[in-house]
Amino acid sequence: MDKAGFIAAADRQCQQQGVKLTALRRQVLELVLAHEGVVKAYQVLADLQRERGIAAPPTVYRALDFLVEAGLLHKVDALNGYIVCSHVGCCHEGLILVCTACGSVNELEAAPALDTLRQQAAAQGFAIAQQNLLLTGLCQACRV
Amino acid sequence: MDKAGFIAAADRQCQQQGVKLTALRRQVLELVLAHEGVVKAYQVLADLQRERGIAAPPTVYRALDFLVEAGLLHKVDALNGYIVCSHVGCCHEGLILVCTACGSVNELEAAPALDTLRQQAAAQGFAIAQQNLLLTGLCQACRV
DNA sequence: TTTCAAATGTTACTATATAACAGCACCATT
DNA sequence: AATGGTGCTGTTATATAGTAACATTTGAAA
Ligand SMILES: [Zn+2]
Ligand SMILES: [Zn+2]
Ligand SMILES: [Zn+2]
Ligand SMILES: [Zn+2]
Repeated sequence: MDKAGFIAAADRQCQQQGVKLTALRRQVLELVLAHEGVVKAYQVLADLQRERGIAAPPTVYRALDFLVEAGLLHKVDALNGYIVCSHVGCCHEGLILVCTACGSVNELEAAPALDTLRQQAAAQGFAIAQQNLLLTGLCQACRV
Repeated sequence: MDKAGFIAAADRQCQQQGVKLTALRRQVLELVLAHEGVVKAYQVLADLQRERGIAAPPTVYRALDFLVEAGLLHKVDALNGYIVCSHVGCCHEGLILVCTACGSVNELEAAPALDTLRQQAAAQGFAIAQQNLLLTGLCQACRV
């Protein structure tokens, strides 16, 4: 999906959810979209400062939190970063594959695998929360 | 396994790997063992300072990195913390369940689930590396 | 228009992690 | 014993990540 298409889809999704994709939040989303792969909060902050002159960390973190909550971005804990969700519109849990060689990101549907894991964990009385699975490895281009 | 037993097993494992469990590294390991569940680097640092008078972050981070590398601890990215491996000695891929309420940790065997995930990723040309699977949720005691 | 809640601005701070270099302990070779 | 290398630890400084708390603005409902 191209950037404009993603923004449009984001608008629809926020409207559906009854939350507001404000100008600031949209600007942050656009800044994230402008990068390939994983983006860091302070990178977005720097970009935002370039566009608006001044901005503080909470401004960016609030917007990023909102976008994650709205299902438009995913947080990648292992890398302290964020990625654009490649399945906007479908309620899902992602299987996020990060190539350790080139940094590229690939997001698949993780629901089936997580169902299995939930069963296994439930047998121990543990309730797995809604979340993404982050795994590292080598993408096709880097396997050689 | 009790603490003394774990230290003994750690000694054996390091010897097998040809790496040295020095006094400092052992002390850090003992400090981690002294806690239940997830332990944070700066908590270990504070403990270490109480025992030795002075210590700086790199001292702790180096020891923790070593212990992770040696397979004695696992890093829990989502919580910026570390846990003791409950399968020392067996080469494994763990399914690590962390309770977000109480911090307790439960480590299961993840091989079956990871096999499924590997197949799914391989269909996209992605080769998932050897690793642990970290998931958060609520333990039996905290579900209520 | 008033009023309230949500969003944003602002300041200050806490928490997490690493770079870079200095000193030391140990072992192997000479 | 002296030499020199390697790996471990100490030390200082800094980089990076994230949040608390309160002030101000804004926009829609009453
Ligand atoms: Zn997604
Ligand atoms: Zn790659
Ligand atoms: Zn383990
Ligand atoms: Zn719990």
